[in-house]
Amino acid sequence: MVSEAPDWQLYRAFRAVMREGSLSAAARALRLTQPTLGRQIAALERQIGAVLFTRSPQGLAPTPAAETLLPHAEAMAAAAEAFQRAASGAADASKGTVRITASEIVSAEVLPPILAAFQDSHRGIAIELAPSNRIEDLLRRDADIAVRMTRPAQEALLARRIGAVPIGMYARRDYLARRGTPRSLADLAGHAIIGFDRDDSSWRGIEVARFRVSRESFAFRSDGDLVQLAALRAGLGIGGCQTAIAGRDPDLVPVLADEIRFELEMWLAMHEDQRADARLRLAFDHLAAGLARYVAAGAEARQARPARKGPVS
Amino acid sequence: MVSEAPDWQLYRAFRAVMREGSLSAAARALRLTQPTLGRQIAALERQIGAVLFTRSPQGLAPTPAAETLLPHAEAMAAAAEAFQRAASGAADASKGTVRITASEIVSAEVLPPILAAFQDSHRGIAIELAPSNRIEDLLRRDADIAVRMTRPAQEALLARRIGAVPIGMYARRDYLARRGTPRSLADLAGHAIIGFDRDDSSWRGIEVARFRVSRESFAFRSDGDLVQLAALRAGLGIGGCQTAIAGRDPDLVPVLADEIRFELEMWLAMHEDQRADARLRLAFDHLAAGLARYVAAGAEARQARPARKGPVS
DNA sequence: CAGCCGTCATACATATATGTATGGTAAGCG
DNA sequence: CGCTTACCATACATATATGTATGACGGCTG
Repeated sequence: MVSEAPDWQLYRAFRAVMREGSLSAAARALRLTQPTLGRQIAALERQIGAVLFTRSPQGLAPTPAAETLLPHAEAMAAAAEAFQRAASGAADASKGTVRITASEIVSAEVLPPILAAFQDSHRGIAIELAPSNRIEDLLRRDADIAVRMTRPAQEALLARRIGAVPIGMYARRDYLARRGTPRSLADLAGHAIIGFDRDDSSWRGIEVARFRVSRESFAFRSDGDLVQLAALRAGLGIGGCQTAIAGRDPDLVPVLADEIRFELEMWLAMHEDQRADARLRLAFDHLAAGLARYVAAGAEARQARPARKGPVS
Repeated sequence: MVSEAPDWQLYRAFRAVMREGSLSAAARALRLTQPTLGRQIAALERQIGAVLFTRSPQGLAPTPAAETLLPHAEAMAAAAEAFQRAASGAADASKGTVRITASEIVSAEVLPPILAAFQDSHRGIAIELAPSNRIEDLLRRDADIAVRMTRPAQEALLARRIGAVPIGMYARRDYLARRGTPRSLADLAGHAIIGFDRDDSSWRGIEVARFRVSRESFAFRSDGDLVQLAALRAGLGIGGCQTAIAGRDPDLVPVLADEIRFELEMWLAMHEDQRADARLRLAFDHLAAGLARYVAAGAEARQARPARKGPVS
């Protein structure tokens, strides 16, 4: 249990050198000098009894041992940044920074108005929004709060279920005018479908199997969710979209709304051990309320969807 | 992106003071001196612009702000320890330390022989075994490898399914001789059942609802899984047990084996970003093989279970 | 091929952090 | 109530780490 004081400063030096690739660059990044970094790396190598870098005039090349250690240094750095973030408002909950992560779609289409309202009522709190589909960044404390479309299965997380977000297929009005409106699943065969490229993670958890959806069946492929949405809005083809988002655009028309409909659960999560943080709590509750309204709007959009023959507009 | 070098050393000092409760004690723990710790804490307070402790002759009492920051410091410490662990064998994969976490039962009843074999073939590798039912400790890098009885739902983890571990109800032979052998679920009413006290986490994921199992229905209650097992072996009553473990004890007799039977999935998990670590890989594969044999043995024990009227033995 | 730029290593001066010693205060105990 | 003990704060000496300056090596480019 007694840790023999291995100088955390050395870990920071190690990470900087790994990231920057040379002592000099690392020194610049840490606002130190090259000899200092050189000594710190030497000290670390002496302490663990292994060579971490092969020196060269081009910089320091990491050995396999260094590659093994990097993840831990990164984890420390993530925690250190989280510490700073939390400390920024430790004195006063009405000041500081909150870092949020969410999917690209949610980050771009759903959160901005919600965060604007929060910003307005809490001028002192700065907001960072990191669009990402990876879940790990919350666990690694890359973010304080996460909006996710799957249930967080981690017990270390404080998770709140927001609701079910309905998804449907849509197309732009003029696309349907040109190519015709599909009346059945079979009709889709001749249409341009917008889908994923290599990364099907967004489509997991959805029973798309019965629609025999595979990479090859897409006429337009992209792993960028926002790119897919832009393609849909540009009339490039038929694609999936959250009903609440599609409902805002009068030119987007539901396609096969009765045949193809599914939902994604929306969850809000933060670290359990940050429950006591007043600032985070504030942001968490505001997000929960705002997202709940969004989900409710989506359910309405679904309910009040236009007849399949055309939009109400 | 440019972090303005907030001296990781201060975080270590902060954590030590939080844990030890005084500058002096923290100084002892870190092999530093009291004035040094005092200055470091002062520097940290100055940097974040908040008071972290209220000084007193009895020690330092943390303010709410300090409580808020502690989890982050703990996360850093966990990563630092993981760094040390990984570094211990960075030079040579045949040396170093591997830290494993598993449930109490698995730690005490299943792993020892498997780890003994590993120890025998890899003398240089020290093994730490942390019995715990919490899953978070792997995420926080409190351990390198985890054996869990639920599917790890985290994408940041490299998980391998070992197999299904059959569970059944058992009782000691002489208990049944005294109290009679239940022939139906209804018969259980008059029996002494061994179960949990306050923490029902071990029972989650099991459809016990139809057995109307609740805290009050237990005659012997304990949250210690090993205590429950000891009670079962002592003939205190009827309790659940992995078939492979019960099968070793000729005095333990299955109870209502046809009516009550369920399984738990056994999983092995480690961090994805430690995949490259040769030493961990070695331990991981050895554990996977050893546990697979254990699971296979359990399936056999289930299949070759004695008739309900009595044991084969 | 010469000049330029980047890199790391070394030597020396300096600034910084740490350790030692001491004094003051509050709590526990016989 | 006085003794002991543990705690923190301060002043001073020391050790340590850092910065500055310089040299050597290798790649790039005209």
